[in-house]
Amino acid sequence: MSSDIPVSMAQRKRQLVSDELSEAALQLLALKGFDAVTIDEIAATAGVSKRTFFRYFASKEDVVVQFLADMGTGIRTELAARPAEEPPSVALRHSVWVSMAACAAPPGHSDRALRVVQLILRTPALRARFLERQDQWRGDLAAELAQRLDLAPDTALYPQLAAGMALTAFDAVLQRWSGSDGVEDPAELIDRAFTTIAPALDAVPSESVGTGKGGNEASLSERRQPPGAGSR
Amino acid sequence: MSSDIPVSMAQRKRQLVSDELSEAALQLLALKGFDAVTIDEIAATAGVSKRTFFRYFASKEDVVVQFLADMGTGIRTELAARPAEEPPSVALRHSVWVSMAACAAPPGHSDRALRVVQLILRTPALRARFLERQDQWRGDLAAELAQRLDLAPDTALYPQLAAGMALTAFDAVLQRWSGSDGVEDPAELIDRAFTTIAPALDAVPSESVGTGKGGNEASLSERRQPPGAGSR
DNA sequence: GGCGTCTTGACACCGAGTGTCAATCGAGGC
DNA sequence: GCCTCGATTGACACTCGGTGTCAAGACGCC
Repeated sequence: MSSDIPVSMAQRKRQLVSDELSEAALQLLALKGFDAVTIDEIAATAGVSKRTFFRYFASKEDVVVQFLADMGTGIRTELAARPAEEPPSVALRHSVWVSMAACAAPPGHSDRALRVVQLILRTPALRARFLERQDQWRGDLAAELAQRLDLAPDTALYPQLAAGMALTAFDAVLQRWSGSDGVEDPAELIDRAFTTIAPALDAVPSESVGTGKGGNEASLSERRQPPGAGSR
Repeated sequence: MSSDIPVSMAQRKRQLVSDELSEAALQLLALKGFDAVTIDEIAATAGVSKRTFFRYFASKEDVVVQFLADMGTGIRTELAARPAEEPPSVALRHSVWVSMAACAAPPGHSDRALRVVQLILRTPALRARFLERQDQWRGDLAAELAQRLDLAPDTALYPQLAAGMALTAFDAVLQRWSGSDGVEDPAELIDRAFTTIAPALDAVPSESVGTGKGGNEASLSERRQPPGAGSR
């Protein structure tokens, strides 16, 4: 559940404690439910003190959400690696797909990922923290997109929208995947989702960083007095 | 900061306490920062006990987020009221626009809304709760869309995607609006945002509730082995 | 005036999260 | 081998968010 070989021997122990902690947490949380497990319990199971728990994880939710946290930076770096000529829809779909596969695939039991995702999605507190993370990802992705397309990050709406749409797709796929107990194929789901949102992703506005603003307002700005508004 | 006339006289007092509470909370939170204010403090300022605070609001974040909470149901009911022939992009844009205007407009000081939004967006804990609310809105909106388009709510990706895109647009607009200190015109921002996402919103899939599934997969499902994946 | 309902404050309680400090352990330097 | 320095840890105390409980007061009804 970790990653690379820690170079030093001293901090291998650290890695070990961390693993022990998440192992215990995941076990207990999945078994007894989120609220029914105290941090003292998790720490005791892992053989450390409560105080030590907080030296490794910022909160009870963090232990679980951590598992998917790398995916955010994964998507971004993957996007940065895509060729510049690639249309956003393709680059984004690929980035999401690769990161998701990298998370769900790693050697051995891929159903561990499924279990974690299901736990997150059906536990309000965990889902909330997950949304928080996603929100950060969105900002990162938007920045990356802005740079990629040479748009002013704070002037153009497009990067935020595109990042949001990509993550919306990601979220919908995740939900469907977890809801089907992993039966449905993530690859196909991602494809379908991105096929839907692609028309919007590839309609990149012309407002570049140089020119102040494009002329794409065929809009129909209502006249401040909506038809049947009224109440509340 | 409330809405209609409470029919009974007995519960007018209740409304009063609620107002007093949110008033005190908003004042203090905006002044001293979210973490620097305790609930005891808020309650004391409002002249009630801490226990009473929790009889009116579920959490410290709730007092603030409550202000935007009605917007969710507002968007949904507004959407339900739109004519069925209207394409999703138009119906959604309108629903979002009306609800947003209803929130930011109400008689008198509209900058109160601005202040609240800014507080929420720049306070992580508040933003988190706000995202949580939005997540609920998304589910509601998706359900409404599925019904509206006669799609199977759990089979089709489209409703979730469309709802997500609409809220993404909403969020981007909110962010820009608050970032510009209310200078930018929400109506115009919404128009621009929805102009971008409209192509995706109006590409409604053909998979109706009756027919099992449409034939719209021109997709290009990668072959399980992405180009340059490998590490994290 | 008596009675049921609703609201409140006081109190005790739990758990998350943090600051502090002394003890411990491992890695060199001598 | 010993000593010292730094990192890690456990124990303790503390704050604060949030909840359950209960007795007391306010209000409406008969």
